[in-house]
Amino acid sequence: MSLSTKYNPSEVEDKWYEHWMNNGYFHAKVNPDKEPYSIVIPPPNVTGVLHMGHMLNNTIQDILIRKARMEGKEALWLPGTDHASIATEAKVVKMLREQGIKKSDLTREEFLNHAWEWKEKYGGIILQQLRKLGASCDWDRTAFTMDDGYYKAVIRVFVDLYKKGYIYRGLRMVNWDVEAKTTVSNEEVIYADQDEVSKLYKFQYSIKDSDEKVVIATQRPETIMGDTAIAVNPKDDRFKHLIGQIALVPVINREIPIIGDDYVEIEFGTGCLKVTPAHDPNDYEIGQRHNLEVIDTINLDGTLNEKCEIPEYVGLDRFEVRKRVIKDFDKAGYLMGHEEFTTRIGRSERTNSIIEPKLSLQWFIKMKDISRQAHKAVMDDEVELLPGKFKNTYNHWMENVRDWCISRQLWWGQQIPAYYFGEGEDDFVVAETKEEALELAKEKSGNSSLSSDQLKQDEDVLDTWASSWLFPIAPFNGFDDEYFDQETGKIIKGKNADLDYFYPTSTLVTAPEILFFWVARMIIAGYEYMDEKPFKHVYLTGIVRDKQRRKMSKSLGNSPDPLDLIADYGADAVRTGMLFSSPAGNDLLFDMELVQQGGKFSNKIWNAFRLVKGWEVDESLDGEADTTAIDWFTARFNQALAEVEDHYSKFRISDALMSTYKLIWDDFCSWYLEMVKPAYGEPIAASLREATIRFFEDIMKLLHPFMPFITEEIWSHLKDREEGDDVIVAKYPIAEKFDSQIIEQAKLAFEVTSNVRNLRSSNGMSPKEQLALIINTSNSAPYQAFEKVIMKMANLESLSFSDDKVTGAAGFVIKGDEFFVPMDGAIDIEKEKEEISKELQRLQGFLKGIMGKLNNERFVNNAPEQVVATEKKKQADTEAKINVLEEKLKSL
RNA sequence: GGGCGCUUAGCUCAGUUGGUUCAGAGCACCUCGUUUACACCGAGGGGGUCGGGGGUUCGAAUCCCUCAGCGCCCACCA
Repeated sequence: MSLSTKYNPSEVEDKWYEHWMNNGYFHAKVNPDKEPYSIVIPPPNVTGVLHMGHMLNNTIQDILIRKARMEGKEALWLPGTDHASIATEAKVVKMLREQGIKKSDLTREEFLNHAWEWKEKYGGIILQQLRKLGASCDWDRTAFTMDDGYYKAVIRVFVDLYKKGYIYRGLRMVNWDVEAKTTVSNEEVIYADQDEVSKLYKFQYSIKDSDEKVVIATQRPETIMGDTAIAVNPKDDRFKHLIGQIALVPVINREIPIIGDDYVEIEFGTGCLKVTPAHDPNDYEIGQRHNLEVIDTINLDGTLNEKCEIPEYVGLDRFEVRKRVIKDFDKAGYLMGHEEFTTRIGRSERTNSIIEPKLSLQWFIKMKDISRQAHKAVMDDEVELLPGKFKNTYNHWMENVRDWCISRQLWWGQQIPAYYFGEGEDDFVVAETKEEALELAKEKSGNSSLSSDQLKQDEDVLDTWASSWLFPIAPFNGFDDEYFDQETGKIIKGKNADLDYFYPTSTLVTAPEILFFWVARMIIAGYEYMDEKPFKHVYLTGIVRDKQRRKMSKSLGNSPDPLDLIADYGADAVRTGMLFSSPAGNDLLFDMELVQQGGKFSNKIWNAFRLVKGWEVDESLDGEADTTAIDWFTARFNQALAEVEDHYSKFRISDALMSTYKLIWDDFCSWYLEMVKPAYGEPIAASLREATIRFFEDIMKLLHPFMPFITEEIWSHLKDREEGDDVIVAKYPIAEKFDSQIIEQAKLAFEVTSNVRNLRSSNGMSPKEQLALIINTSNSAPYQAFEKVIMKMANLESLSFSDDKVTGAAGFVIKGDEFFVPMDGAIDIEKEKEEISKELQRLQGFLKGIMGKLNNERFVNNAPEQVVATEKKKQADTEAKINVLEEKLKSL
């Protein structure tokens, strides 16, 4: 068989993915004989395309899943996508606009039809892309947060939480786009890169029954007519005496209280703040604290309304009013000048109009009680965050948890199941269906002739997180009628086989940015509906950055296309490349060189395989074959395996890969294969070849979770396989006790080998030149055990032991043992003397340090015995070595 | 402003409870080598005193204080 010296991933990767799919290896189902292991994917936006962050994240998940599968667990990796209301709606609106269609010209139903059409056509590309990465997801279970069942689950949860009293309606400041007449999310408000210069105007307000005046500063004079208080800092000596008095709004002379609030910065502006709860988020908060009236003077289109009490302003745009106020109030003597002032002004991403903060009625979830158990679970390590530093952040957030605004002024999403039957603030009911709503509405209104036409469903949809927080439950149909108890508002235990088996999931792998948005809320929902955490471990990955530490982003153009990378280097190389520098929670500085390193690694393995594959076997050699290499590698493999296990148990995936990498490259390729490899053209003992194939299988198993494709390819060629004998389902090796003595002996043998090689190169000799080695030691056993290995690896013609000094030989010293390599006149005595002197100097310095400790009574008395003993051993070893070197120096 | 964290070889990072030669790894770098598995390779090598200062201790990269620099999250000035 002739195999290319280069491994070509593109030729094999698709083939194996298809093979795994055809064999149903990714599908997991309830199996009482097996331990379950499950992961739910953080569902990417349905609009998303694969980026480097996904690559990292999903590689880690795939590694965990593949390992669990090989360990004989029933491994389920549940994939899916998120409907991502804001992002998707924005994309659909943009697409329609390009076709000349305005969203405002469409009915809700028409718009949703377009959105679904778009979703069917472009949505979920990312899931296809994940296959290229090798992701072993159970595609049969692919979930979408707007699937029928999922949709119903979200609605059911809303109704349930409403019944339980967790959901309420309240006022909230939203970002209002006066042009589009819609709310925009914080993400859609854009700020100029540089601060803009604006004017801060000062106005004076009179105080009732007093000659004193207060002067306030504002950027937005047009809101003055909505003022409902003046606030000063209670610690401000200039103004604290005013607290409790009444001020008069300029021109309209409405009476407003002067209040004290810490929010006011003494140093800023004039130290007095006008409070306009209807038009500023902070003012709204102050208003809440002091029970202030809310006067909303601005219409949805940005014009002033009659509440401003100045008839000539009504109907004018707010910016027009600003000019008028400045002019008119100045004329009336209220304007006290202005100053330049830099600020940031928010504009709508869609219309570029200046965002108007506006109060509106929204739906909220009360977080305090419902989140208590989720808070505790993390604090008690019932749910473990990795790395642990995020526990603090989580704690801080949960202690100060704020109510969750779950309504969004969009159409794409789960429509809020609230139905209004009148204009009053309380004239609504909440129900899963319109029919139920009608019954409830009849009851609540006392109007039994109410018809369904008179019932109007809330226009808004729910926040996307209010659906994705159910991701560990809803895809298992947990909220279906037969599994959900409407009375208790809990999922019934023992009925839903999937949930009973796979829940709680094992590990969640996600980004720290969404620790609160998503992770915390899943924990909350888990306890609320399952009375159980949704996952045991949360592995938080870092952010993928470029070499200059910039976040990878489309706009910066510094992110490679993952699919191009896979096409160029292979998925295995990309996976390992990402992992080579990716400790949990640390940012990953992506570097093409790391992917190249992954590619080199593939090639190294491929060539090791070519070597083994090319061996001719001779059974007659079995009797005389040296088994030292086998014994050593068996021990070394088990040692490395234990190390790898330890890393996995701590979720140190990157370290697990590194240990595996070194085991394969250094131990297996550089040492083991070199030890057993026959001379060119010579056959190998059958027993040696068999052992080597076994080892190769073992390391392929170890490597499979990281590099699924190349391992499967090589696995298939190592020997004849039965149907279904694939490495993806091979039994993962279990670490066994190993002989540590042979490992120590091997280390010594390798050190001897290195020293001999070093002698050759420092004397300008070819590696081909055979040398003799004479060892002067009091304990020859370890060297004898590895005699054949040393001879082969160091390319020796002879290895012998002698107590005599050998003159005219080069040499080296290990511990107290002296090694001689006769070289005919090729040795530079002066150079050697110099080197020995240097080494002696170093050792004497080292010894001095040790003696300093040992002669220090306080050290000897206070330090643990063991520590003292090792110091003594160090002393003895060093002294022995110094002796040998000194004698050697003399003999030269 | 509030909270959290970081600073160890050129780069990215390990270093568990202070004490086995603990100052490490990978990559990069330098020297040598067309040794039939692999030049996407092999052999060998140099490099840091653990951000600065102070303290505790027989002993500190590891604990405490302090200074400097960096990063993240949250709230953001009317």
